[in-house]
Amino acid sequence: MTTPPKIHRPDELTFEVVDLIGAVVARYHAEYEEAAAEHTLTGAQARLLSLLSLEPLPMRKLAQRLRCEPSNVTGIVDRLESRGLVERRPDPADRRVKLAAATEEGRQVARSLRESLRFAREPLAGLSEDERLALRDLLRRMLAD
Amino acid sequence: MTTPPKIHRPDELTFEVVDLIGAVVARYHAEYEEAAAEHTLTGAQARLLSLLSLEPLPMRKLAQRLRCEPSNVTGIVDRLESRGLVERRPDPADRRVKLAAATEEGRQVARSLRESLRFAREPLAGLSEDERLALRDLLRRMLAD
DNA sequence: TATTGTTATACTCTATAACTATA
DNA sequence: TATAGTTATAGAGTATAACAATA
Repeated sequence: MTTPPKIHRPDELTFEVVDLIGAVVARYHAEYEEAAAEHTLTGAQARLLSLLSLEPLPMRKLAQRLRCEPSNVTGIVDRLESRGLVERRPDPADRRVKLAAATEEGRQVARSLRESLRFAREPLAGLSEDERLALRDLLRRMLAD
Repeated sequence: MTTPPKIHRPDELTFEVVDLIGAVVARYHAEYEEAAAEHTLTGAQARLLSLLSLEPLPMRKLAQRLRCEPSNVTGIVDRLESRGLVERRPDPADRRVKLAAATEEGRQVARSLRESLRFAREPLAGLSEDERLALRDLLRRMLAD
């Protein structure tokens, strides 16, 4: 009989946490798409509109934030613009640049979208305030880089 | 001076946690797609293959797990099957049903995919074991329903 | 009749490459 | 020449509706 080799695997606990996060991701994603659909938006449109509800951005910057190619942004902004939720403005400083900006209606939709995200109610409601605080701090540390 | 009104809004802290989870979701999603791409898989293909690496499933059940329409599953399984990662088997108990199952190669790819998910290393590595334990328990409670 | 899986269709998202207008 | 945005193209995911085989 040989003693079992002491393999240093990437950590059982870490894998378990990763799986749990995977489950949270799946649920969040599903509920985000649902909330978007209730506003007749796709997920990508909802994400872009939410970004623009904070501040106008050049098309290029939008692509970076959405982690996609600039050519995609053209179509998504096109669809939102045709619905009057977003508009393109010239950049006075550089005539090559177009600034995408949410319209007043766009900002309203973004606000409504944010509030209709069920995720805030169901899964988080089960936690006490202390637990939510603890969760907040752990998530902050995770994302701190 | 009037005392500040005691408005009971949907909870500032909860919104903050939801935003943090949104950030985690975005990062997890991006890194999952990246890991899938390294194996020449799309995200949807990777998710389906991961499900099948645990157990064979009827097409219908796969659609439910992936939260999409059954008609979509046909195409995703087609593409995985043409690469020899998945196969369709008859269900002895019900001849209408087709069981999708990962091949040996498919299970290997699923294992490699799981291990290549950077997410386990970078963001979680910053947490101590105690913190990972605390995070695990909080996530479990969140998902408990 | 109801259910399983598929096909047909249309739309959106996606990356790549080529184009235009500015810089 | 380099950059910002667009267009063209092709592949993949998605939902809807209609269909064949089986229950």
